[in-house]
Amino acid sequence: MPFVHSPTQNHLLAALPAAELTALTAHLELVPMLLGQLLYEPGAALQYAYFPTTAIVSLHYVMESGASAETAGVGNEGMVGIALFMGGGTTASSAVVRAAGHAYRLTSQVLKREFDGAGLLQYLLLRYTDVLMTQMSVTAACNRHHSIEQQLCRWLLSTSDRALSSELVITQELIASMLGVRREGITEAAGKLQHAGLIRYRRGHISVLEPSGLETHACECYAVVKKELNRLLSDLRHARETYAVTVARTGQS
Amino acid sequence: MPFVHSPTQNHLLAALPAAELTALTAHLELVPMLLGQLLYEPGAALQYAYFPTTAIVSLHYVMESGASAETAGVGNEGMVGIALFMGGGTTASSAVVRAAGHAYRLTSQVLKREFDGAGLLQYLLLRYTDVLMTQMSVTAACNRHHSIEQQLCRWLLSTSDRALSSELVITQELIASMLGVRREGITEAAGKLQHAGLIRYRRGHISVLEPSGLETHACECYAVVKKELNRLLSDLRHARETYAVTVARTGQS
DNA sequence: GCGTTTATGTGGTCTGGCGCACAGACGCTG
DNA sequence: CAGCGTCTGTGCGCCAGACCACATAAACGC
Repeated sequence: MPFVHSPTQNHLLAALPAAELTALTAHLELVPMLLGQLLYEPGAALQYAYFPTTAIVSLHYVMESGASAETAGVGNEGMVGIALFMGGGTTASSAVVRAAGHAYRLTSQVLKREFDGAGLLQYLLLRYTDVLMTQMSVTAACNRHHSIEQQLCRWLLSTSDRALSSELVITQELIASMLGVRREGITEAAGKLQHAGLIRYRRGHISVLEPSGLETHACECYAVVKKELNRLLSDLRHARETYAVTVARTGQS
Repeated sequence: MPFVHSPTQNHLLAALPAAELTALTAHLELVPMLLGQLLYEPGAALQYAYFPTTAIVSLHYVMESGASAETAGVGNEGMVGIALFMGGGTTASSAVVRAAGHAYRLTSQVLKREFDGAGLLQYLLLRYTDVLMTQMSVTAACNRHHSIEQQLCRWLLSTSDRALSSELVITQELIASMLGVRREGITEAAGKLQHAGLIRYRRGHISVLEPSGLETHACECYAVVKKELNRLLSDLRHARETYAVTVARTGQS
């Protein structure tokens, strides 16, 4: 089916007033995002900020040994490249495409300028960064305490939520590298879930059959993050009013 | 020995121009921080932002089961209460005092107002938040991949760095709860380290004897975070110039 | 100094997840 | 449709760290 791309498919961009978004449109460049693609590496200066529409990106920390772990996921609710406006210039994490799709990107200069304009976009990005930090905290604790099966459930749910589809294109190998566990661990956990009728999979494809069932197998972390994401989306929908109130309350001119 | 408290003992505050700091001083309140004290709980609205001088604070994520894990530490290089200016209003984490000492605090209203003033303080706080996110990412991966002994070394080093002292007042029980592991695990790891002559401890006190030895036993995570912290401190020292350059480059008036 | 509280030592058992080493099996490409 | 590369299934042995149940011992209050 023919599909029309629009910046408003990204919730952050969609929250901007029409005028601001129009002004930005000239700078927004639609780019395809391929599965497994590396958007940036730790230490390197970021060139672009990405606003995913249909793609999903994974923020990843890779250790010297090569072992790694996902610290947060980014879908059409957010942006990849936070460090651009946080002042450090580089990131400790790398960003990898977890599900193919598209994103709009902005050069670092433009993003920085818009952010420093201190308007609504600044508020939106900070609000989003807050949610990102929540994800990271939760992930840190989850990595310590929950089983592979629980984490797989969490990951599948959060991915299919963002993909707006129950059919995911991904290998067990890749999932394992995201979660920072052995591939065999994923095979085993996925086998159990398939046996329980919650998912079905074949070589590189996973279908979520019963989200509610997965949710009972998942750890609380899924629900916690989802709740925060929903709160964010709600805030984004009312961003202009919320922002006006905030500004008024804190006495900014 | 008599000890004079000053806001400039906190690096963020010290980076402010004299005039700005003087203006803020009227609002800064010196408070003692007791070991184990809870500064804020998840979900609750934050009342204050804390700028530690001699105290060290631990950001902690607690799960429904009661299990928990530290996600980052805050010493005199930073501030506790990031969420205040990030827009969300609440935090998923709780903040616990990891080493007794003092901090200056600011009411949420004052902090928010100063932050929205979009001056140097805003830059400083964002720059610091960036470092905080790095800590969280590293912690997430560290929790997945490194042994208790490695993590204990990392924790002891980072704590004694911030405490500016090799003598820490803390129980194994508390360390265990910080790292999200069993107390027995800490007893065992600490026993090994003491045997190796790297530390000495007695009921509630731990002395770091050989930092360099601990560093070889620690995982890379210690060095990674320390490097980022040093980069931050260096940036803070040159904050005014850096900020001027940033503003000039991005064309802000 | 004495008892209570709180910290630490120790030992035994159990299991999740790792590392390794293959065997099968799907699917793309030529 | 044959062949090869990439995924996936399975079966070991192994060990860090969890859970449980006490034994000891240091500090503190009275």
